Amino acid sequence: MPRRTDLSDTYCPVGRSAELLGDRAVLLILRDLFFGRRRFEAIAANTGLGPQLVSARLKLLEKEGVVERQAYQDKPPRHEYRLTDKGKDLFGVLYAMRGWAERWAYVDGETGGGLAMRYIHRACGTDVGTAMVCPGCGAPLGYGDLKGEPSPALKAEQAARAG
Amino acid sequence: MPRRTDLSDTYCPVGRSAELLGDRAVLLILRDLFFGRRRFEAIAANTGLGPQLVSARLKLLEKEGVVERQAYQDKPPRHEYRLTDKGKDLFGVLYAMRGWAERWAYVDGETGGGLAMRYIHRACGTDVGTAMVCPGCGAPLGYGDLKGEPSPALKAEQAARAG
DNA sequence: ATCGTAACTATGATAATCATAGTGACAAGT
DNA sequence: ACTTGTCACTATGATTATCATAGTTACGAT
Repeated sequence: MPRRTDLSDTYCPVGRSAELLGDRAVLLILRDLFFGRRRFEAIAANTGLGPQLVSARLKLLEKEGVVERQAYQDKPPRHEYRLTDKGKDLFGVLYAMRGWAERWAYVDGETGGGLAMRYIHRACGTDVGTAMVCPGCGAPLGYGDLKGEPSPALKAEQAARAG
Repeated sequence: MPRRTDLSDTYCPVGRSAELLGDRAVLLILRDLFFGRRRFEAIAANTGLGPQLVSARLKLLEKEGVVERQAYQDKPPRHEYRLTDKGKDLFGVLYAMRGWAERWAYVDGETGGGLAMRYIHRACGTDVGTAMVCPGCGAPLGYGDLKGEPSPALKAEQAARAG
């Protein structure tokens, strides 16, 4: 593709993360990293992506500070990829993607009745299901339940784009 | 690009949503839709995407049942695009992307001290910040706080890929 | 009759992706 | 010693998505 426009020059937080996350390969690699896969070949095999794509994305992710490359042996040199704190914090995004897919991307009893992936909160034992709740009152949160207030800078930017 | 491998033949919910969401243009258009923009030109102008890209993605989104096209006048024919329930339910994903970017994608006081985008829960008045909490106990949720349990079908699929 | 607007489609250059094959370093097996 | 195997990639060439720009259709307003 031609040089794509840079999204990082926006004040919009969704635009900023879309620059990195709006990419199939990145999402798939991240998923594997969260699943605990750390080795190049394991990631390539599970995602089905070609080695040069995996290589390019891993380099990008490293540049962005989302993964770090660590040697686990010297002869021959072998390294593994791990999520940094910034990378681990992307969990919420993958979690939300999973939630949406669980609710909409499967037909009837395709998964055998339950969810494709269950998550239990270790601390309290709750099966968190696919819900997103308000940190204040605990009620489910959806589009329309929240009132968004863009910062002045973001508001100005959008007004400028509208011409 | 060459025909990309189809991701919808996986039991992994992240893979299924990555098929649609792993695309910069889709993410940007979705953001605009959530911001209330419904007209073709408004979306093209704000996202900075070319008209044929917007057109192609809107068609895709419609095919996926995420947006619907509705006429708002007849002479000349004009239509607008709206999120369906399936589309509105993607809010959680964009919300999570925003949260991550707010925490990691801005330098010091780039936004003037606060968040680029504040969200208030209409029902209880809470400023939800960028947190994700457990629906059971209300504690913050991050990677490591949850124990994941893949369904048998997903587990089998991953074992097969590992060879 | 011309101008403007909305929602696109057409065209051609550029660049990202895919599949397949190949490389370099080493370890283990025969 | 020689072949086979594993890991982490890089190289190559075909295909196709994306971009920028221009053009189209339908209509309303001046």
